[in-house]
Amino acid sequence: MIIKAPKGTDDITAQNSYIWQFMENKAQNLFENSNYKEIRTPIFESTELFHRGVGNSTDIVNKEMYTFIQKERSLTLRPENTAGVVRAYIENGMHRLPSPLKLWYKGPMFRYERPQGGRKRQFHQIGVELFGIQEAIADAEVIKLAMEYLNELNISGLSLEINNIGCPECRNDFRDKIRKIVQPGLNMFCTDCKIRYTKNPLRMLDCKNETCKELLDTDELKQIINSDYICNECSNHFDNLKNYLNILDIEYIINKKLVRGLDYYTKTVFEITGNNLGAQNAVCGGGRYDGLVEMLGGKYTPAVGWAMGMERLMAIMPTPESNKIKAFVVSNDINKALKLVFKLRSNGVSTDFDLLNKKFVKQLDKASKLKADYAVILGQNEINSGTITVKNLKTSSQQTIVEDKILDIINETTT
RNA sequence: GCGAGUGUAGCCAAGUGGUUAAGGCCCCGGAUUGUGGUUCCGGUAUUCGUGGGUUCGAUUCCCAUCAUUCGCCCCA
Repeated sequence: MIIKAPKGTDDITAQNSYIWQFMENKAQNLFENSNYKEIRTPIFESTELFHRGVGNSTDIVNKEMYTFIQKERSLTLRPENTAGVVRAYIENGMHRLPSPLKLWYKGPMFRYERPQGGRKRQFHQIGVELFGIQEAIADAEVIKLAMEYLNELNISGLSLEINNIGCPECRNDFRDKIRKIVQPGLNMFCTDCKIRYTKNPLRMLDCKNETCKELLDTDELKQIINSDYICNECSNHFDNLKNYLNILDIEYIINKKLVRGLDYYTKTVFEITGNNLGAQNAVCGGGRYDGLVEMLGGKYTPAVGWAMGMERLMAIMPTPESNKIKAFVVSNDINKALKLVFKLRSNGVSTDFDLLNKKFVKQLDKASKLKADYAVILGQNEINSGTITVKNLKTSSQQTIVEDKILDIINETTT
């Protein structure tokens, strides 16, 4: 019986690893260039971290976590990374680092869900977190960074939706108002919405059930939603954000019903969605989580961040050009070939050769199948005369030169 | 967790209740012992996801199971 990869997991193979590397390299270059530093936290954490951090009312915590007990300690494979980063922030005393602190991460996340398009049990996220800035300028920076990254990946046709769900104070008022309006007809809502009614009535607003949608389609409710129920501070924050987005020429849609599913969000929430992604169309989600550091035992620190799903990005990203080898050494003198190969490699020229010492024609064939830029021919003729032939496999032109000049040829003509 | 579709080689895929299961790509070998990417020839499935049932006989029909895809839900 052949052992297969667990349901909802995928191998990243030699055929597609270059796509991952492409995305990761772009992320690293862009984020480091913006003074974000990479952070790597454990793949598993104490289960309690997610209960307290992500929230008990969320599906993620309630039914999607991979939890196991090891020596009476309950551990969980991380379903998302903000909680872990915040934990590390507190534990390592990062509040003493120069503020604001800007972090980015990449890596696998785990959620026990039914796999479908754009949804795996092990999936990968790239994300950023910015600590220490209260003002909306931080939200704007982080959103702009997301747009820049998507742009780097040549992804277009996306739309950005933003909302402000208020701070704990004004949100409570809002919740109460919604409850009051909805309460009389509560029986007619779907079972999920009945649960949401007690746990988090905001989530009722983006229910996709048609009946619920109709029930919520009342003038009274619209008025509440569209009125700026949020307090002055939150409202100003939202105005400032919109202002910055305008300055940055970022198009956005205000979606008053946008509610992120995780409990830690405050004020700004946003989502970037793509077409052609089926039901799982969110490629980026994030927002502000001013209360989380304190909630996890640190001192109050405002923060904002986002995460992107790499598999989803990949689904809408134009496939980048694969990595190719620059030189392929063709020779039937294996000793000399070896030396030449490693000389080229140590000079930064990606090089390969035929380990089986096959016929000349086969080696050349291999070179062209690997789509090498050059065949570096070191045959009997060359050895006799102390030269090397460099053949450009695209143009089919070749020249025979002394060995010392080989790097000149290869480096000069490729640029 | 619920509903629906699919499952033939590494990949794409035709096919039928009955002796040897088309074809294409990739890969390998040869034509071609120093000039490739074109062409030509040849090779690669004791077997049709797995287990069971119906049948004289199943890859084909039935059941189960697993995997996968799509939708619900949720999220990135």
